[in-house]
Amino acid sequence: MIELLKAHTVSFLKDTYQKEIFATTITINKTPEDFVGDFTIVVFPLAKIAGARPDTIAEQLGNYLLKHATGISQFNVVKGFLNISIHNNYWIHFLQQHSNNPLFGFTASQHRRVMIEYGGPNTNKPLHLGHLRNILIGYSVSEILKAAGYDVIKVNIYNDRGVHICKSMLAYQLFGKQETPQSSGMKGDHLIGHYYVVYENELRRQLAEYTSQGLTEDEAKQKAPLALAVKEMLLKWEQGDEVVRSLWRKMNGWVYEGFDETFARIGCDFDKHYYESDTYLLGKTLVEEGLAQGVFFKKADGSVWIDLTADGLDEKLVLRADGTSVYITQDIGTADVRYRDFPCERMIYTVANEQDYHFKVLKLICQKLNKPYAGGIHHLSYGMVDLPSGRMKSREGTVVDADDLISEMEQTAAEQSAALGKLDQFNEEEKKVLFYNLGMGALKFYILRVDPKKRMVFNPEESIDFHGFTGPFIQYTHARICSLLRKAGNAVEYSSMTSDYPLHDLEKALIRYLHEFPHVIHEAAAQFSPSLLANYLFALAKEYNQFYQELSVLNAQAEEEKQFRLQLSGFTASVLNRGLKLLGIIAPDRM
RNA sequence: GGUCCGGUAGCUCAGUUGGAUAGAGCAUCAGCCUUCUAAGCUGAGGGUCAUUGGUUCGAAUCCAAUCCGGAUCACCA
Repeated sequence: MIELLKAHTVSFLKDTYQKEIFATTITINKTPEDFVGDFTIVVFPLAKIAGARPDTIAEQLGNYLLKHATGISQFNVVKGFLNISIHNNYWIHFLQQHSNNPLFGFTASQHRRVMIEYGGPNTNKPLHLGHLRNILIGYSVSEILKAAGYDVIKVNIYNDRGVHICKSMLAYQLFGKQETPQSSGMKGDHLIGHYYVVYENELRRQLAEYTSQGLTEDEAKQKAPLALAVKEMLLKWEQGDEVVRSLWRKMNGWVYEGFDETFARIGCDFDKHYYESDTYLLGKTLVEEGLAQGVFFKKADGSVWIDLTADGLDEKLVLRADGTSVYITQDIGTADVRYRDFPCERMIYTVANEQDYHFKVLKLICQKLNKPYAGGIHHLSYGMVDLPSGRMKSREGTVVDADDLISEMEQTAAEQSAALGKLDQFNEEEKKVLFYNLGMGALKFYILRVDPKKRMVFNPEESIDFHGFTGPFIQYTHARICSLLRKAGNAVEYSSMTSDYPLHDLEKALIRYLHEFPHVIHEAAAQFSPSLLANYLFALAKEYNQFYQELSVLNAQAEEEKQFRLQLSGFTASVLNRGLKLLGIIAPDRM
């Protein structure tokens, strides 16, 4: 409809003023509540181009549209704004045309492949709130992109090697006493996380001992037995020492089991997992190529660098003097392997914004190496999650564990539901499923409703709220509609609909919201922003609840009215249900 | 110090390429369940859009400066 109005506006300017403009320069908004109309054309820019007074040209354009564009019932001009009213027919037809389409708003595959990386945990501790935001954003953006017609490959990268991994290995070796997830009753990732903490504590104790003897912090780090032992272990790992490697395999195996369990609970999935231990040596050959091409240069000590000062950045090391690779080198190599595995037009990295600089460098280097995928590299940069008390600090034990958090959400859902006492018809298994869906609905929505780019505050008390701007509010609206449809049975007869149905304001307002759904999905995909969708779904649910409150569906005056409202309700439920699905949230039929 | 990101109601957040009187939720206060699920609906109060200047018909939005907060600038990952 908006496209139609734009097209007519373009031809109006051509016919009346002999001016050629692009449709994109025309601004058309939804008409605000306080004015009469459905869409509003902002005519100031047009007046400037045409060299006429805004109200004059608005009047002219209004008449022109009335004459040439179908579906317009009337218009009015307020200052430089042309408010256009659309015939009720248009909305009614729209509803009839799309309400039974289970794919309304979704675009069929355009055979354009994009890859998206998310997750990216280290294998030395369990997942926490920060990972959760990463995973929820990555998963949701993937689903939104699919809905917008892309073929999406979801990949995960395990940072499974390096000093940090050796730390928990060493602590386990020294203090572990052959403990296993089975013997300790701990999830694998939590068990390994425990030994990571043991290492940190023990190291701090040793450092304190040395500094109390008068050594500086740095000197103490040079001497502390634990720090030395870790370095030695890392060296052995790199040399392929079988004892170290088998310990590493065993412990990482436990971690993966733990992660798999958590991923399943979160409800995310991956098409492929990459392991840093497989890829950390890659990139070296690319550096060799780059050296030959003159993209990189070698310093006197043999280290290899790239000069990015012309691009406003610094000189960046890509290979150490001893020939070993650094983080950025691995990433170059990994990108190359991924592109070979899955040729795609975009590679999206869901990584926190503390690595903005790193990804600028990565993209620049790939561009300078003339890699075909370089232009498609996109850093989906999201903000940190803070607590009301400030930043999460592992040292102060304020890190919110993902598994604990999910359990607490389920628990809260159970309590809230029990307080309302609506679950008489549920058996135990059904209750369990419901509490899970509601708890996760609350948690996921709470995190996804915020623009990914922005830093956010996670307030535990607020996150378990089930009222207002929350997941359960939308789930509730959906369940309400399902209840209506159940009671109506199969009596829904859409065919009886006539186009002169007297559309109520609340019905029209609701249809207008539904009308926006495809646009919202495209916008959310274009901006990689689930929050746009989350905000939309909330507004839609709110609008429905208003409608539901004011107008009776099952007890409507006329049969036609009842059928119409059932159809409208069913359509709303479908959009809510599928919209939530894109956020990774399941909408129960009853609650 | 250089670079990047942010500052909107008491709190958490929207505000779609610059558009009409800046919006939600929570919290506070006042109403609505003998009729479709009250996890709901209606209403009230609450704002110097960090500050100052600029651009123009029009600025929370764009530009500049300043203040405040955060990130980053590792031969860590």
